[in-house]
Amino acid sequence: MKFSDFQKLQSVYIEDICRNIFKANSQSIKIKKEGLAVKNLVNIYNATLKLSSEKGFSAMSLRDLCRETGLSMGALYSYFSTKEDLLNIIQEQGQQFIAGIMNQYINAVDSVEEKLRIAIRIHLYLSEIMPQWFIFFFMEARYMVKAEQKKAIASELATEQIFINILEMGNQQKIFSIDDVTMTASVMKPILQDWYLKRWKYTRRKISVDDYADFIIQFIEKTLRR
Amino acid sequence: MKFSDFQKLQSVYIEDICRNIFKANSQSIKIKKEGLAVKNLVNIYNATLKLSSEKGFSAMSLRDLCRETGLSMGALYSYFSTKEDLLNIIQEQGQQFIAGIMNQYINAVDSVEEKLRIAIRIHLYLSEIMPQWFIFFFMEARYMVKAEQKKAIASELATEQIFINILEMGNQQKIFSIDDVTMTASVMKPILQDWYLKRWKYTRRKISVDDYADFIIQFIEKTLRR
DNA sequence: GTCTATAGTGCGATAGAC
DNA sequence: GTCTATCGCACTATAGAC
Repeated sequence: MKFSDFQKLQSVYIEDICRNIFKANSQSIKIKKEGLAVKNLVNIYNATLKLSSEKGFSAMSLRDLCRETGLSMGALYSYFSTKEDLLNIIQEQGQQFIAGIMNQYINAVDSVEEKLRIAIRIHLYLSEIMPQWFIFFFMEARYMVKAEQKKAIASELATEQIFINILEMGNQQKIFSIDDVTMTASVMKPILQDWYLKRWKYTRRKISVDDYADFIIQFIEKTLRR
Repeated sequence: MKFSDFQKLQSVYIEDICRNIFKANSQSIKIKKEGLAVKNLVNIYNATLKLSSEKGFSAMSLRDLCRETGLSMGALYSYFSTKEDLLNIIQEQGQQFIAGIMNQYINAVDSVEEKLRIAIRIHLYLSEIMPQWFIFFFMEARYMVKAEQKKAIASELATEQIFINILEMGNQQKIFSIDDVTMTASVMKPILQDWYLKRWKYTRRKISVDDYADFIIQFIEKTLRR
C-alpha cells in the first residue's frame, strides 16, 4: 500500500467524525437539522484545529474562531456550551475514530509481518491526512482536566496495545524474538508521532510520508530478531 | 555511568542557567545585585516552568506566577519586560546550556561506541533532572514568534547533529554500517524525547531512567549494523 | 438559526508609596 | 527592590432582535 491509495478519504473521515460528534452531543448542540449542523461542525472543528496548532487552544480566542469560521459568537455557542466543552468534544470522538480505522486495516491482512507494516503505515498515513487532529490530541491532552486526561491516556495506551498485540503474536509464531515487547511497542509510538510533531523537518528535507514509512519499517524490523 | 553518579548536580545546573540569563539580559533586568537577582530568577523560572507544564505558558497568568513565587506583580516586572520576553529568555539560555553539557561529556570519551552510549545517557539524565525545562522547550517552541522559533529549530537540529556526527564517525571507522545517517539520527531524537514527554507511562510501569537508557542503547545498536 | 450588543470578569502592564 | 492600587483592554458568555 502507498499513501496515494489512502489519500482520497480525507474529507469523508472528517465529516464522519463530525457526524459522530453531532449524534453523541445532541443535547448540548442546539441545532437540530443534521445536515446543517454537520456542515458547521466541520467548519468549526477545522478552524479550531488550525488555530490551536498555530497558537495553542488556550491562546485561541473565540473571536479568532469567529473570524476563521465566518460565524458569529452567538452562532458558535449553539454548537458548544463552553470553550472547554469544545476541547473535550474534539478530543474524545477523534481518538476513538483513529483507533477504529487502524484496527480495520490490521484485521484485513493475515501475516504478522504484514500486520506490523500496515499498522505503521496507516498510523503515518492518518497523521498525514489529518495532522491537526493528531497534533491537537498530543499537545492539548496534558492540559485537560483529570477526567478528560484519563481518556486521552487510555487512548495513547490503546494504540500502543495494538502494537503490543502484533509483536506478541510474532513472538508466539517464532517470527520475531523480542525480549521486551512492551518496551519495544512503547518506543515505536514516538517514532510514529515524530512524523506530525516535526513535520517541518521532513518537509524541509523533502522526505515523503512513504519514504518515512519505508525507513521506519526496515529500521524497526532490524530490532525484532536476535 | 549510572544516573546516581549524575544526579548530584541538579541545583547547580539550574543556578548556572539563571546566572547566564542574568548576565545576558542585564539591560532588561532592573535588579543589579547579582546574588539577589539570581536567587529570584531561579524562583521565577522554576515557578514558570511548573505552571507552564501544568496548563501551558499562555494559560499561565502573571497572577498565578505571583502566587507561586511569592513575589508581587511589580517585583516580577523588574526581572522581565513583557510576558513574552519571559518565554524567550528561558528558551534561549536553556537550550544552549544543554547542548554544552552534552558535548562536554561526549568529548570526554574516545571510542565511537562510547560516544553514542554517553550521548544517549546524558540526554536522558539531563531530562530526568530538569524535565520541566525539556517539556517547556518542546511544548512552547511551536507557538513562538518566527524569530524565536528559528532559534528553537536550530537547537533541535543542533542536538540531532551531535548524533549525526557520532554515527558518521562510526561509519568511517567501519564500526557501524548505516545507510541513512540523517534518518537514523532523526529517529533517535523522538525516542529520547519520549522519556520526558510520557513520563507518566514509565513511572506507572516502574521503569527507571537507567532501565530506559539500557533498553534504548541496545535497541538502537541493533539497527547500526547490517 | 444566526445576528448584534453588552454584561461581567480577569488579564498584562504601570505608577507611585515605602 | 518590592509593594499596593489601578488603568484600559480583551476575554467568555448571554440576552434579545431578526
